[in-house]
Amino acid sequence: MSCLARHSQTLRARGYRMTPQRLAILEALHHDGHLSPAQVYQRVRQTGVTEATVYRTLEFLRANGIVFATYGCDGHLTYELGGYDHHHLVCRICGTQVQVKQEMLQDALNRIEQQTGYRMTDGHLTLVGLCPSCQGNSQAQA
Amino acid sequence: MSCLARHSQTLRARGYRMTPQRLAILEALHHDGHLSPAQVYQRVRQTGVTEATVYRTLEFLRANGIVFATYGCDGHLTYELGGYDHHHLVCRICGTQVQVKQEMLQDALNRIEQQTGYRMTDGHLTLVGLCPSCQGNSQAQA
DNA sequence: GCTCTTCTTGAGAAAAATATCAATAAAGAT
DNA sequence: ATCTTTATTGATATTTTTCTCAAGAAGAGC
Ligand SMILES: [Mn+2]
Ligand SMILES: [Mn+2]
Ligand SMILES: [Zn+2]
Ligand SMILES: [Zn+2]
Repeated sequence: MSCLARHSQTLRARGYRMTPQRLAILEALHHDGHLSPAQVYQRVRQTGVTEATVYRTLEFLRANGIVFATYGCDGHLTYELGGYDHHHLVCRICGTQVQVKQEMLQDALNRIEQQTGYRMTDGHLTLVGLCPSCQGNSQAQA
Repeated sequence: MSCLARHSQTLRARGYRMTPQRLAILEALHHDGHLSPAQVYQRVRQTGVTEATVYRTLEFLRANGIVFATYGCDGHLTYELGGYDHHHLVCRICGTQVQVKQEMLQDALNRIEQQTGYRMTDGHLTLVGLCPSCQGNSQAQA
């Protein structure tokens, strides 16, 4: 079954619907990866989707576990389709990002699950640190 | 040396200044812990500090490592004074938070440092998961 | 003291994000 | 098919956050 068909099923099982607007937004994310709400709107406005609907839909899809939200460089949200395990490591100063493989965190997340009772299966965490080129920056030390 | 005196020194060493506005905002955070920008403004407006200045100053203090920023589940920022090592684990559905001790992540962060070259000394990461009471929620499964 | 430079702020404009509400569309029941 | 209920959207209003810019304040150098 295709990715989008599966998402439709997921929504319907919860009493929600896969609408043309939601489909257009999912396809934009499928095609282009990490996008801000404004960038999503640019790609779907031709289909008549409203700006407010873009915000609403992205939040809706995020709360339903279908898309992931990441706070990027500038402190703004970006969205991407879920489905593969990776995490983000973003520099506190300049915002440069690298990906972190799931294996790197697996043991720690298991321990956290045991101790807190939370389930850490969502993936796609956003970690903050200092990238190599910003470590000499005067703002690096608190 | 007091906490605030040390922060003043830190800023001055970088060519910045400890102003009455910054002091008022730091004192609000010192007194009340995790606060949103709006909550900070409520506590300092009597001193004449502008709303725009609150946003500016919080971002300034964050970039200088003096305060920490946490994204809650509602996607809104909250700020708190830095200085002790802990992380946040927030539920994707309901936003309930628990703290995670530094030890739980130490090994993983060391590995990430080695592999990426990033420095993970900032502490105060925000992890996302599903709290026990939301694990039965229909929105829990993607 | 004065001059020069940089930092900082408030005021206001602008942009981004959210909330309200009535109209529409879909699904379910009879 | 008709009726009923709920979900969804666009339009609009509102709130939140960011930006611009000129004025004011602090520090460095003289
Ligand atoms: Mn990602
Ligand atoms: Mn904290
Ligand atoms: Zn950097
Ligand atoms: Zn929860």
